[in-house]
Amino acid sequence: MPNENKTSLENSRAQMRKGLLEYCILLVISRKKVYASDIIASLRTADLLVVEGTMYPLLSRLKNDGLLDYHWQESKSGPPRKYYELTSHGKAMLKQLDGTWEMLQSSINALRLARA
Amino acid sequence: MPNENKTSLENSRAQMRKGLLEYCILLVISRKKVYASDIIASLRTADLLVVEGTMYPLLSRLKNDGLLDYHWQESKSGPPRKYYELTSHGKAMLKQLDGTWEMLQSSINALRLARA
DNA sequence: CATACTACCTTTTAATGCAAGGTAGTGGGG
DNA sequence: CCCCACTACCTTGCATTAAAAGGTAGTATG
Repeated sequence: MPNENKTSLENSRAQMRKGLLEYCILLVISRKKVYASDIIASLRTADLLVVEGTMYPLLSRLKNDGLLDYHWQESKSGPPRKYYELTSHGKAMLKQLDGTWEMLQSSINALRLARA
Repeated sequence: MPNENKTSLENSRAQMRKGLLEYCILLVISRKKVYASDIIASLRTADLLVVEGTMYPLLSRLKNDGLLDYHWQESKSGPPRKYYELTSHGKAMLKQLDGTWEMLQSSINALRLARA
């Protein structure tokens, strides 16, 4: 008796996205200064769903790890925003993760090719 | 004051691997009938570290979700083994995840190219 | 001045990877 | 015949963390 297969699929998909989230956020921030909603919008464009409740704690964590820094900037319409950018540690980390991503890609694509 | 940067990197790497674990396990099983230690060995070869305490519960979950099935088979040296194979649901799921993986790859590689 | 909107943040819950520890079948050496 | 090593299975407890839901506050608009 299969246990809700659709859920299982969505679950797996979510997991795949989750694992890559941190890397993607660093990628987005590396392009230009952005604030939380910018990041969410960019990732949504790339089919990577994220919600606020995920983004804010994650940004805080990355900040505490010394990978990000931010400064307040007023908005023409609404409350002020926190604009994030990479620190030098963040840039170094991103470079490392680029390597990890490339390895992962080739490992998995090798597994895929090895199929009957 | 950066908060242990090396840990942060290892953490991110682990997360990336974790998210793709389920997909990789299905890939390995799709090639031929295997038992837990086979899977761990295959993934290790592909630089994807997994340990027993992760593998067994995960296999049980996939079984309960109706994606896998197994049968016992005696070994020439040691206790009997559980050989796993994909059910038809599992095969369908794997096909879906292939699509997800391809989309993820192109999304992320697009983000990477868009860098300054 | 009240409502809508944007942006930030926190609390709580559930999932899950992993370390560590536990059970049991098999076979070889003493 | 017994003990020890090896292999394979599984479970318990912990720490991390994504996400849902709810909360605060500044700004603009009718």
